[in-house]
This record gives sequence, C-alpha cells and structure tokens, in this order.
Amino acid sequence: MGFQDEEILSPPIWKRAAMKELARGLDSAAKLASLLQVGSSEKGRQEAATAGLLTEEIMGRISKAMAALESGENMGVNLVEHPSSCVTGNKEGIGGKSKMQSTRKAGYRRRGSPYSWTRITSNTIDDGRTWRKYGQKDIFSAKYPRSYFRCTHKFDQSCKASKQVQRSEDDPSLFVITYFGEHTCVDAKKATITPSSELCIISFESRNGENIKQETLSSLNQESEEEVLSNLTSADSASDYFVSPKVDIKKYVQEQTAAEHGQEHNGLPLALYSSFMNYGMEFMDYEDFLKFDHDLFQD
DNA sequence: TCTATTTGACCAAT
DNA sequence: ATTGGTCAAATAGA
Repeated sequence: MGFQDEEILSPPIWKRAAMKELARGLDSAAKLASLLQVGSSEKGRQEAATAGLLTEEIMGRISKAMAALESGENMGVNLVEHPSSCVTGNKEGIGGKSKMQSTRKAGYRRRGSPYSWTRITSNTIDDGRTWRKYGQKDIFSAKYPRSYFRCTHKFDQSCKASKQVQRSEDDPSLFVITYFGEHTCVDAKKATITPSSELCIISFESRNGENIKQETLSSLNQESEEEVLSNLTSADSASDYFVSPKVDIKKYVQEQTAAEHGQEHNGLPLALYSSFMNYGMEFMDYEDFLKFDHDLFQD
C-alpha cells in the first residue's frame, strides 16, 4: 500500500479541488441510487429502472473523469487506440494464415482497468446493452469461472465498455457483474430498458477491491440466501450465465446495512459508502481521504 | 453464408 | 512460474 510517489501524496491544489467536486458528484449519485431502491412501488418502477441506468451512467462518467484526472490523460476523445481496436471489421491477413505472430504485440491491455463498478444481481440477462462474450477463465481459488464480455460495438463504434460476470461462491444463484468503462455507443436495442429491479448493489472499486466486494457479498448472503433460493425456480447450469429468476433482494441489503451500520449515513447504503471510501483510496492516501471524507459528509 | 460462442494459446503483470 | 485478461481458430447456431 505504501505509496512512494510524492505526487500522489500531495497532488496539485486544483486537482484536489476537482477531485473533491467529482467526489461530491459521486456521493450524490450514490445517494440517488439508494433513494431509487427505497420507493419502488408498482407504478414508478419503470421510471426507477430508467433512473437506475442514469445513475449508473453518471457514476461511470464521474469515475472516468477521476481516472482521467489522475492519469493526466485527456478524456479519451482522441486517445490512441490499441492496434486491436483499430481493426474495423476486417480480420487481418486473408492470405496469410500467420498464426498470430507479429500481429499481436501491444494488443493486450494492462491488467484491470483502474475504475470499475460492481453490481450483484440474480439476473444477468439484458441490462439494456448488447454484449459479446470473448472469453472465460477459471480463476484461481474461485469456484466458478469468470466470463468476459465486451460491448458489441467495440469495433464499429469503438465503444470501450466491458464487463465480467462471475457466479457468487456463497450463493450460486447470484452473479457478480463488474463493469469497466462506459458505453460510448448508440445501441439500437437500448430502447427496451428492462433493467434492475434486481439491482441491489452498485459499488465502485479499484484495483484491489476484493475486500469490499466480499463484504457486500457475504452480508448480503447471510440474510437473503434462504429467501432467494426458495424463490428460485431453478438455477439451470447449462446456459451458465443466463439464469433469470426475478428476485427482489434490495430490501435485504437495506435491512442489513441499516442493522450493521446504524444510522450513520442514513440513506447511503453501506456498500456504496464503503466502496466510495475504497474508491477514494485509489488516488489519495488514507489520511487524506479521511479528512476529505469528513469534510464531505459534514454538511 | 454470416454471426456468436467456445476454448486453448498468447501475453502482461505479479 | 503463476495468474488473469485477451485474442483468434474452431465450432455452433441461425
């Protein structure tokens, strides 16, 4: 953990100011997300769903802005693409069946994009976007494999959104979906938004967000496991990632977070709050963030 | 035929 | 050397 870069310990004043504003925005989005979970009556469900997507987008954009700020990069408008993403449709050499030798070079991204957010859901089908699976991996010390998806429009619109889906170990009926990047594409299918009445947690995490993820998961499972399982028709394993039982687990999270954390940050779920902390630690050291955080939640 | 998924190999980071 | 993310050939499906 010990950062040795002094830049990180004492970023320029303007940067801190910008970060602070962004953090406030993130906080507001988090609060909004929690509000959306509270009052889901029959009637407002559609709007709540749409609003849920919006908060996701807001959080995504803010996180991207923070990432850009941190790295000093421009906002990806004119970012140099990886060679692999420049291949528009055409699949490289036609004549030569060169077995991917020199073509592969800088085509691999570094491990783990710095910013991401996680959703735990019982439903992995149709989050309003079209995804293309490009890999699956057995993860060391994980029971279930992890699937890798990228946006269908990665090449035709150079949309950089991607996600990873992994079955929860504690409760195999749930899936942990981690999103990377935001959609820059215009997805024709997007009109039919039928998302996330199942949405229960959005948590930002950074490269080592395992702790947070685990916490939210386990706290979720303790209470919800039985109910959830009893509500499941079946978790057919054949088509692994497209089980779609309709289970409302939001309330468990609320109860649980309320119970565990008192009323310290009322309205703000523990998952969001704690992961926000985690998120903050990515670009400033802990003490800094505590001040930062204290200040943030004072008014 | 075309498009999507599966799967092992490749490669970067640890 | 190990692990995780991505690529792309092989395969499946429409």
